[in-house]
Amino acid sequence: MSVTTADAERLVRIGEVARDAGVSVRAVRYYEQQGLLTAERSPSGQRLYPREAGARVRFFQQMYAAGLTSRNIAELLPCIESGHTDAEQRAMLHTERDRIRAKIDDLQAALDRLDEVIEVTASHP
Amino acid sequence: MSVTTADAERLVRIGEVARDAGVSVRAVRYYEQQGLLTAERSPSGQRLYPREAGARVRFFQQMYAAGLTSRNIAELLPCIESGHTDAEQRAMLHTERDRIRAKIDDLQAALDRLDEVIEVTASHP
DNA sequence: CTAAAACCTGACGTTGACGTCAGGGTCAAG
DNA sequence: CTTGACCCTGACGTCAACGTCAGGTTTTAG
Repeated sequence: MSVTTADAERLVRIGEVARDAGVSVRAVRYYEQQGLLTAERSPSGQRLYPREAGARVRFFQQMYAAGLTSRNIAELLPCIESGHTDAEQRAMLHTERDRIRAKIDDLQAALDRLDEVIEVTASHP
Repeated sequence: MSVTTADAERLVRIGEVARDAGVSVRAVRYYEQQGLLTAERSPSGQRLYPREAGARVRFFQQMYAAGLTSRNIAELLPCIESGHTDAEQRAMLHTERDRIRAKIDDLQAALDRLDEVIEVTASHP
């Protein structure tokens, strides 16, 4: 059993990646289009991904949920993969971090407002 | 100085409401279209709002920021104004509350992920 | 009185992350 | 061998909260 054969056996098709990450097949293709994901191709043209692709896609979802755009994530990836950043990238990271922090505070405030409403209407049924 | 005159003097036009709330005039018209806001009309057809309209719009913004839709907010308003809720409304309130809580947790997780990246890339410049 | 600022009603345009449909290959199972 | 699950590439559709433009009336400042 050669190494290359073992490697090939670890490749999965797009459907499995999607199921693994809990997103649609269309979404995975979209991520590729946005430059977030690359895939080998089988002789017949089918996309082949390493197993980690699922986790990678879940990471995308996490960033999307935090309000990052595909472009933001694309800029973020080189930082993660190289473990190295230039000034511009560091600025971007801090900008996004601060944006998320602000958003958390906004959400917390909204939550408090809603809890107020819930409390008031609970005592006045 | 009659009461009605004094009331009339407290009415403001759409531009002031917008500035007060930090949104566009277009947005305020949109909120009316969504049934979130009603306005009297001057003889010439211009919208006239009570002063509290600004605060009301800021409340909308806060809810929008929390991910509520116009429809959600519209359902929410009667609860606030009447201080009374039926079962369906209470369910809605709790659903939205839980959604926001979950979103805060998601954001916190994303923030931690980003801080990881920032820390790693800071020590590997 | 006049010009600028503010307002009005449509109605089409924008953005992002996909959904969905059309039309057609591919591949293990029976 | 054919059926059904899965895959491919376009390319148009969606949804929400507005932006923006057109074409016209009203209000306000000087």
